[in-house]
Amino acid sequence: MAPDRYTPREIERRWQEVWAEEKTWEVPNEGVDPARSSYVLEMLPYPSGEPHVGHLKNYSVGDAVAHFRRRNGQTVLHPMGYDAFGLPAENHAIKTGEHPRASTEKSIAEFQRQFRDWGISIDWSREFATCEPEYYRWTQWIFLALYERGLAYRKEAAVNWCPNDATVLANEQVIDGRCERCGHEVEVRQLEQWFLRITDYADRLLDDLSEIRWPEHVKAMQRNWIGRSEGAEVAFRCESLGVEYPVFTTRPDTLFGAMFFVLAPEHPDVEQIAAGTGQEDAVRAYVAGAMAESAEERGDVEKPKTGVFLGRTVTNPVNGEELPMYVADYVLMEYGTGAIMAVPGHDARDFAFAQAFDLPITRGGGGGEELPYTGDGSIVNSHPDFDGLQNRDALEKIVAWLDREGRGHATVSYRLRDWLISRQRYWGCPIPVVYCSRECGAVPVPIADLPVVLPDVEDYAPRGRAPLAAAQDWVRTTCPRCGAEGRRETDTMDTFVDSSWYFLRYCDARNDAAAWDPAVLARWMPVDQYIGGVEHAILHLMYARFFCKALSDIGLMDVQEPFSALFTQGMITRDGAKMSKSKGNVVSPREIVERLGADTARTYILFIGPPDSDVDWSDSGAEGVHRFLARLWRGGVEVAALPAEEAPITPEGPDLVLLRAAHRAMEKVTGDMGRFAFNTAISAVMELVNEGWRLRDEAGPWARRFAFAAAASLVFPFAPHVGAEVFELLTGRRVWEEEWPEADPALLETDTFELVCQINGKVRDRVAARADASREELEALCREAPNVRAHLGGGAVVK
RNA sequence: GCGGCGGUGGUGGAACGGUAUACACGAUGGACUCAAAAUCCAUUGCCCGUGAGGGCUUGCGGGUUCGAAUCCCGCCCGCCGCACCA
Repeated sequence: MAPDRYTPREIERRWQEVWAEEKTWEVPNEGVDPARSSYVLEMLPYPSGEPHVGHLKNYSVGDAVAHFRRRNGQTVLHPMGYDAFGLPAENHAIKTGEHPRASTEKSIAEFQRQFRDWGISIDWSREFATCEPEYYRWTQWIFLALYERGLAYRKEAAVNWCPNDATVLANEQVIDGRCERCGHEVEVRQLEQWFLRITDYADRLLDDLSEIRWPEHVKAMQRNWIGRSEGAEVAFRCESLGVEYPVFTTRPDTLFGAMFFVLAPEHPDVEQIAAGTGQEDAVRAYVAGAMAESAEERGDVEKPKTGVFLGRTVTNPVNGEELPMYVADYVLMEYGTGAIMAVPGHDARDFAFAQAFDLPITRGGGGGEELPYTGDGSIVNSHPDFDGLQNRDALEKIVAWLDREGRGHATVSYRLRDWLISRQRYWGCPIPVVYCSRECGAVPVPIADLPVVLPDVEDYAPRGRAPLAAAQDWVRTTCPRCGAEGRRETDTMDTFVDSSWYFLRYCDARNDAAAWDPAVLARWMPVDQYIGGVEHAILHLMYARFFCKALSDIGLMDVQEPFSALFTQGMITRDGAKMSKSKGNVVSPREIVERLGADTARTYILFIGPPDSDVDWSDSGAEGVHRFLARLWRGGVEVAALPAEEAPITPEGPDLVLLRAAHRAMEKVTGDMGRFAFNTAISAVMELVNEGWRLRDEAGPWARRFAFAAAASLVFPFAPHVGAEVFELLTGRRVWEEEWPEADPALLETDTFELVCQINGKVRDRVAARADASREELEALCREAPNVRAHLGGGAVVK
């Protein structure tokens, strides 16, 4: 009856139907024991076109984890959704006129279909897309909660602007100073925008990294991004204007070495400072030139230093020296105060500027002959109170002195900026705010009126203003506060806002009275294992952490860190290069699944190498895995045809060899699962199947049945269909209802082993020895080995 | 420049103080076949040797150890993130 050929398509369809009909992977919110529950989550996909191999890898990893935890007695929440607002769908709409909703829905249907074809164990009852009003209603609600707390605010700021696409771009869409979409150089524009106050959380985002099990390189990137610097703010007074200009410095110990003073071209006071000095024209020309520079030019470290004298001086508060003021584009308005004290003796950039402008350079301490010296050392050329001190000690004393004199104080500066969430785009979540035509200003939409539904428009292309502005009937409304005429905010939110809380919604996805019930949330959160690509190391993962902290502060939940453990998967390349349509080296998961089956595709992708490293796809490698699964299946079918046999009381001979091989595999796979070593776990199952195959004529039916059932059970997290099929053939039971197999320690030992004889670390011979032999017996055995005798001069230490 | 990661056969990789190269791919030879596919068997780190056997080998140079791919020090090379951040 059984076909003699492994036919994954039939096997896979059969099990998928069982899982769909029985809703096998759905978990209830009631009766969940938090101690025995586990939230396993892969980053939600952005539905565009159809899934690629990166998705296949992501969900293969996550599914292996989910299955392993279930079979170890955990109730596993493993949901799925779609990050469905975003630019690609909108670009597609601009090009074709097809509504982003239509193309997104099509793509979602394709993702759903393929996830089912892959046999991923998803709780479909919690599925949603972030572009549905039932979801973004709560995104708006969260925005209002943040607004109420002062964590969302509006201000004018410099933003990235692409003149070609006539739109603002997110930071992440600016690659090396150029627009990701059209390659045009990005300009900076001043616009009024909505921000979220993530900088309030800089220290907590930094400190709490120590509490989560994340890869070191991701933590390092986040630390880097937050960029905390301890230092001091010091006030430099311009006597001729009677104005104080504070600077931030991490090296107040070098204050005595300050030789000049520099402001950023964007500094609001620059023109005013130059006024009446004769430098006005030169300054105006320089500032205009600096503003016209692209981000790419401006950021070039190699570029020679430029600047213009401002015609005035400031007083160095520590020694009363007058320092000339300059405007120069190497000073950034966004960091610190937009002004610096320049210490050419101990800062490479100030040194380069001083050289270009022929300014004096003095030594403040430390180092050899060569300047600039940026290391530590003892202070010279300062004040008698500080000279001779180690600079780190002097630093504290100088800051204390500044503080007493009211000239400065210790402070901390961050690289992290507040999160700009306004987007002049159509396909996103509307910002629920109305601008009153009278006195009320920006007024939040009342919660009862949510959602503010995204209206349809005809023209999606940005023309220097948000496409939503064209929906005039929608824009025109009344002020919720005073009833006067009002206009809706026409910008939409950054899609990273949508994905900053989706993992919370999964916990209580069908709740239409609230974003979530805090009691239900507490049963699942935090996510026990999060899995995704390293490309989200900063943005998404930082925003989600910020959201949890802010929402917990507001009292809406009580979880400081959303993702207790993180696993970042590596990329799959082809011929050593990133897959791309233009290179023509794209591997289509659909094609692989159709040709070789989902089990092969999933198992191969995990077998190819450690899942956190980048690996190269090879078709012949995938075929090798297919051969392995086919052999498992054929072996299972063969054994299933044999009469069932009682387990022998004491297995021996080939039966014992096979039994031990099975227990060794259980031991190895179990250990590997916990550390994401799926590649070696799979190779351990391969060894077991090879052994079963090798001994198919020698071992008895019972041992063979045991070995193949064990292999099916162990391979199930990677290849669920063939695992379930073979296990059922051999045992009549459903493998996912079985506990994870546990190795019997007694069967991991053998009674003889190969004793390796080393002399001075070199292997000289191998002899068979009994496991229970004494140390003396082993040493004697070694001494007798022919090769040992040949090499042994004096006494040897034998293990 | 700062931070992180890595360098092992023809290839992907395994081992992470104790038999280096598991598992797989590829290659070569063979079986089955009219033939092919599929399947199966054998060999496969490099060098010397007909052979038994010997020597060498984890980017380079040192060190610790009875023993180092693994630990320590110094280099070289590659990848990733950040970067005129004061």
